[in-house]
Amino acid sequence: MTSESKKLGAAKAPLGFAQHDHSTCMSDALAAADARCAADGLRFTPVRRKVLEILLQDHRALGAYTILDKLREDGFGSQPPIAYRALDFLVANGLAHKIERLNAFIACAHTNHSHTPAFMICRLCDAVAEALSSTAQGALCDTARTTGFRIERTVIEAEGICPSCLDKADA
Amino acid sequence: MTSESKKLGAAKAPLGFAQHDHSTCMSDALAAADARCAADGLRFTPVRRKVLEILLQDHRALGAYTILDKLREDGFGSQPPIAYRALDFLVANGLAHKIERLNAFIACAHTNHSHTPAFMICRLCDAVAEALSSTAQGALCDTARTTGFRIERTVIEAEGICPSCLDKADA
DNA sequence: GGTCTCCATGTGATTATATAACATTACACA
DNA sequence: TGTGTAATGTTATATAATCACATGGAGACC
Repeated sequence: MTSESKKLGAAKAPLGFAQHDHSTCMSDALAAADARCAADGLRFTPVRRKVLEILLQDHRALGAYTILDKLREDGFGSQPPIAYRALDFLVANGLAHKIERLNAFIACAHTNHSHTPAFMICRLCDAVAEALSSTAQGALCDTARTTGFRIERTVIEAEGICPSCLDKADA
Repeated sequence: MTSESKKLGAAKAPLGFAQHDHSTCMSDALAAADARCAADGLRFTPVRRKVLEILLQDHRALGAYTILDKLREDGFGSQPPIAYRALDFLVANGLAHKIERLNAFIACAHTNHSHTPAFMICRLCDAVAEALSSTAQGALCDTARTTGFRIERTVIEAEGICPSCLDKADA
């Protein structure tokens, strides 16, 4: 069961690979989401908000079924569509992202900035950092232009070892 | 059932988004794979070869279970591990790639060149083109360097509309 | 030639991820 | 207050991937 290992990390809460003030980061992100939804006429319903909270809590990629477990604990519905629909909403509106490589979801670290997200995934501790990288798609963009392909969405994910796991390995 | 739509495309065989001489492309790729395995002391067994042939036939991303169906037709085992093990081998040795966005697999279009593959996926016709793009990871590389993240593998996939589907849309 | 070992394959079962289909409820707004 | 639309609840099912263990086959070594 992979959800066990993922739950362990909740206490430390690395945002990306750095420690930070978690409570403000969480409330800031929720406030930003509130503002964003209000501005765009989107309905930030209880389930959707709860799912975003869950993602922000952990600051790591969570599988839909892990999220579903937490929803159940909090008295929400416990069938897959509940979680998937909320996740679809969050992803569609840029409040969360899907990490294709992990079949998992993570709260957006840069709400507001419209961006093409890129991720660095640590294969040892499962931490995921989101990079702001509108330029990372540069070369692909060129190929697409010469080919005549119209890009609508990009997935950019790097897998490797994060700084803190590298440190541990050295020690 | 998505496998139906995928099977339809076999006759036209677009490599990337362009038509081409399919029989030579296929035999060339198999020869390259033979050479590659011989050189590296890898065992290019019948199932592995068959799976590569299946992928080359279609020139599009195929799900593991679609591949499994074709293996069954050709008298190979029909349990999931058969397909997954062969696919693992091909992917591990650069003879095929996994398209994370589609949970599907495709034959490598550039065997020999060691490369960081990048893909363009048409969401209308499911065609997939592989771009040679060692540079596409440039910006991410920079972020990784300053962060101290060691990249081991990257996933770069663009989803959109291919040239020929764009043409159809115009007409 | 034996036989040991490693790697590959066969097989059944299970786990993990995601969606279909349809009923019901809540909300926005005329 | 009715009415249309979006969101949620619920059951069932589709799709993707892995586990665990048995079997077979090719090469290394004696």
